[in-house]
Amino acid sequence: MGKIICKQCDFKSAAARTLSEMELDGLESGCAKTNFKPGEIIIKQNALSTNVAYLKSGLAKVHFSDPMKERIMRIVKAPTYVGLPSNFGNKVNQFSVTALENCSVCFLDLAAFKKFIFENGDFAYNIILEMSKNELKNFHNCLNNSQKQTTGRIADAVLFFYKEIYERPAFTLPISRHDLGNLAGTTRENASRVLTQLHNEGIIRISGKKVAILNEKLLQQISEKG
Amino acid sequence: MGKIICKQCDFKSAAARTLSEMELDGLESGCAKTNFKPGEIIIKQNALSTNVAYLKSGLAKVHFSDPMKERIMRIVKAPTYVGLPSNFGNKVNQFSVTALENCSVCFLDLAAFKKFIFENGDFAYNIILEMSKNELKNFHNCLNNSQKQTTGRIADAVLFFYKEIYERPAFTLPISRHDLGNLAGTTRENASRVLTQLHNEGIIRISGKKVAILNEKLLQQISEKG
DNA sequence: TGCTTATTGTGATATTTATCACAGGCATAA
DNA sequence: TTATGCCTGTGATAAATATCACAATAAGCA
Repeated sequence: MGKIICKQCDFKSAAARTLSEMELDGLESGCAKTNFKPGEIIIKQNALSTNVAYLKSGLAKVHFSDPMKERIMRIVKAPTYVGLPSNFGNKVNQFSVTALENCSVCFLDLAAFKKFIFENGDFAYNIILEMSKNELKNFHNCLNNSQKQTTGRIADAVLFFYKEIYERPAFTLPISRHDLGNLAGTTRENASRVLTQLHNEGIIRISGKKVAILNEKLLQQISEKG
Repeated sequence: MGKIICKQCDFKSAAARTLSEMELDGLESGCAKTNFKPGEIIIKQNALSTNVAYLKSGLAKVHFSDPMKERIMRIVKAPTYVGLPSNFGNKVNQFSVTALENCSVCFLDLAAFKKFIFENGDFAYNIILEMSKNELKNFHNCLNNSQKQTTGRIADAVLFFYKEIYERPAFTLPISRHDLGNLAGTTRENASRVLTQLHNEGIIRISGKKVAILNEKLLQQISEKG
């Protein structure tokens, strides 16, 4: 693994782009870059959140992992910070984050990060911006899950992978049926059933984990109506 | 309504307490204090969010108000900011906020608020702290609602009013059965049924909107298990 | 006061969803 | 190869929940 040079990093967050060369040197000294393979745990629930995690590249799932009630909250795609609310709102991580693809993550020193907030208003503002947008996403996500029924939520998830993650109408699901069901708040059986149903209606084409959106408009309608 | 003097305000937020006298003068010049009666709309969904709202006193409900899918997201109690994520993450309010009791709200100039974030790191940090805590609350809230069944969610709501809002075991519900159901993600009928069931089991005492917690431990168990 | 409207409780029924059961597919490792 | 452990699809059934229907009460208001 090569030396980390934050100054020359091409994946800087909006906040980090406001930092001066000197500040970036400071960031670098407390920064550890780590790579993760699919299935590896990036952030472990209930561990002390002493570092800010910045997902530089890759795809990961954010999930609440209690023995009895595992639940995938959302899928996150680089570049993004993960777990900022835990960093600031609590001493321990409120959830786990697990890699779905190869991920490259920078763990930043929390104290240095706080220092930037105190000393660089532009940096602080950009963090507030990112947190605000994330919260609104969660808000709508939560709303959707509580108001739609299973078919609509699975349609939602498929559209999410299409629009937010892969940005093209044909892709390979990065998760199993079990996890897809969990993400949509249902069981693997129902997730599977809904996918075949949408397939049979010609709205999507499913082959294993490969998905192709055939009738986006209709899928959108299903997502919205129920 | 008397003159607003932010400097002498006894209800300052943690963030506002970091401001200097001069800064408080600046806050004051762009501040409008308004009182609301129960049922009055404090923040209107889809309106431009040009002001930061600070709930100085009172109780309010945060709800998504689409014609077809009304949903109460949470109940907020002063003192707290409401709608910060909309202020920063979007130009329009993503939800409505409606007073449940008499509420006193300060509407602050967004530009001045942003200026403090840029110029006063302590202020910015406190805002990040409040946003982080709120997000974690929402996170757990969302998780609960998706994993418990109706009885547990209603028990949850009752405990919420007890612990977070009134802080005593006997209180008067500030909302109708319809709204209680909506808050807990169910119908008014089921909300009503669960309350009578808990009443018959001697766990709570219900009389109209008056609630008394008789067996907190058991209620807690119901909230956790189901 | 009487009228109108909102709120509430409760039973019966329909709908939705989870659970259970089972079989085939597919990968990995002994 | 066989054995093992996931993952998957699908039907049958059970459980949870929403919807509908109706009555009673409470609250607002002219």
